[in-house]
Amino acid sequence: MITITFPDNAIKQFDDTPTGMQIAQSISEGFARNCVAVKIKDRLLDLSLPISEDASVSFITTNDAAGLEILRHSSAHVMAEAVLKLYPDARLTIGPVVEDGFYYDIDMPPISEEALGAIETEMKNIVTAKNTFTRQVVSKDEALTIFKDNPFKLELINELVDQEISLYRNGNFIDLCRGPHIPHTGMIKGFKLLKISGAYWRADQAREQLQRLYGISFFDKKQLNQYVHLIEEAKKRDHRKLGTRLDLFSFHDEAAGMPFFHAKGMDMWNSLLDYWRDEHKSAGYVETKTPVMLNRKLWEQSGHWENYRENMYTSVIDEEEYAIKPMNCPGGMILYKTKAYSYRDLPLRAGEVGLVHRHELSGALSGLFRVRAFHQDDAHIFMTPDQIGEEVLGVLKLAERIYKRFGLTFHLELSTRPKKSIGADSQWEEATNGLKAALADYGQDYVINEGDGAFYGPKIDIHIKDALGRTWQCGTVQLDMALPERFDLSYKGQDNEKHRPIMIHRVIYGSMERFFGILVEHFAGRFPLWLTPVQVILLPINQELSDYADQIKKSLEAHRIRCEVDKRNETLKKKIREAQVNYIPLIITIGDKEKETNTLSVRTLDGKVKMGISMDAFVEQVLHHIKERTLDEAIF
RNA sequence: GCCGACGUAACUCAGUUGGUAGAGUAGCUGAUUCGUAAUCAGCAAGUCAGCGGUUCGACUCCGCUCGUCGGCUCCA
Repeated sequence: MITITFPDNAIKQFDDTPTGMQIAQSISEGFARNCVAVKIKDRLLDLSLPISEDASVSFITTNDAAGLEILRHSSAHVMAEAVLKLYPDARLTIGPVVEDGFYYDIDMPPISEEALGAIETEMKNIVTAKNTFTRQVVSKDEALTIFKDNPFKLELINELVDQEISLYRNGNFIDLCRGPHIPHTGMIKGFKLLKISGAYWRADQAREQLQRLYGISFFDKKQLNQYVHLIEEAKKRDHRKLGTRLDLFSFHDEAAGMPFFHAKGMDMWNSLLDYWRDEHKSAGYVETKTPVMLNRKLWEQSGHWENYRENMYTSVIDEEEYAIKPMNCPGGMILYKTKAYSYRDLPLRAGEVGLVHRHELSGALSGLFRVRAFHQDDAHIFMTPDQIGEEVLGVLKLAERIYKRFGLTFHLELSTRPKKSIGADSQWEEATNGLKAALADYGQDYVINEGDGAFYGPKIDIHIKDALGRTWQCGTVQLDMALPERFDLSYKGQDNEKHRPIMIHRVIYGSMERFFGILVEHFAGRFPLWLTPVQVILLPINQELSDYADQIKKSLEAHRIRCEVDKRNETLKKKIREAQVNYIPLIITIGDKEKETNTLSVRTLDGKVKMGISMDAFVEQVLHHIKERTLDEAIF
């Protein structure tokens, strides 16, 4: 007699040793159909396994994140089976679930993306067959025999020490696997193979080059369709495409990974920066600037020469070696040391929008998201140890204000001391507690990444979420206990003794360039009025009215409203269409009626037209939205 | 850097088995002077990424270089 306890503390007894599936069926057939695995003592088990002792069980269903992971792992098996059918000589290695789907690394000759279609077709057959997954426990020797032709699996098996070694079989396919798996392949209702790429065995360049096949799957075909739609939507918003079309920036062979910003891009850039300066001034920051190129000696002192040299551009001038800064902090150290500080001067919040260069691997470059030259909206805050909590809280609140302005939400992650790190335990404790205190004060939940901090101090990373629900790590607040030491920074305390300040290193946009790219995709090119490069376009309905349009342009520009006139000899319809597809928020048509009555006819991006607006009323309304930096599209 | 794919006019792309390039958009010119999402006609525009090779002949085939894109952290 087996006694099973359910999460709601209900109890049921079974004569035999029931399988998870039988227990689920005892609740209802419908429920059982949606079950993926059963959880006993924090272990996930296959539904097909008999349960031989009393237990508290809970079921993982198709609605659980864990259920989706199991589905995707099973999907990886199905994909591997399909690959083996088409490429019998291929050798499987590992096939884990990743954030956005699953992959399988396979030792086989490179194949092109077109080949994925054939694999998908094979997979469809396997799914339709509704093959069950069965688990089998084997001894190490048995496992070594079964996989004797696969050196990768042998390597894995030999690394398994105390664990049970299990195999999973579905149809004729067998794979070494910890499991659990979905009951049968028919549960993979929607799947798609996404891409293929090279990957190294064990991520080691010295080892075998494998083919990594990526896929995604869902319990519901609809969810797959949504996912495909999201990818298409993201493609449409691609900042590299929009950047070209909207004339914002470009890249050129002459400087790979270093963006050229066009006049329109710079209008946006400057709006972003103006906003940044407004907020930082209000938050008690001063702004500083340090040189782009500094002597090697400085980098030796900061430790960059030792730890970051491969990423630094260097040059020799007058027989002295220089490096272009990859970070602003060492320059900031020199700035700090230009005078003597009292505890009364602290905290000192010194901002710097510094241009840094990093030699990223050529294969890592990607539009504005990964560049070799970029501006960090950096700031170094120097403070006494007891100011940590308050200063970190200040940064979090500032970040919140700024992200909100763009309609971005965010979440926080705390990273603690890594194995390889410098500084005394007590320092780390004090610093980490300071961050935790600030997070507690701030009151939002956060994730802890144990051991993920920088070698010189713990940090809080801020991950923003864009309009498509994608997350990006932008902001970071790092406590630095190394640099103040290396540069022997000090301040005079109330006790008239010399003390070492603690330093915060923080960014909010992160990389201005990358944040710019994120905003392009977040807004899909439809920027809010205050940010958009061309705020108003004037469309005279015939060429005689061009001069009058110019007059209006001048008076709008006197208010610093960014304005263009489309004087081309084209129809009004055409000019309107073009203004709309270029997402110009305010489209003003100018005809004789407007000229006579001295009014404006304003069209907004929602396609609504409002006529008879006086010049004064227009300017007032526009300036209001610009000054308040609203996200509104309905300006009139 | 490594693996794979790609690089044709300002932009988006076509170019059949190797016979030295074509469309739409943008631009320019002309006609039209127009009232809320594409008027018509004409013109001009490319060292086919660069360099080298094979060939009578290369955008096309081969090699190298540069650049772009997708990956290269996720441990059965």
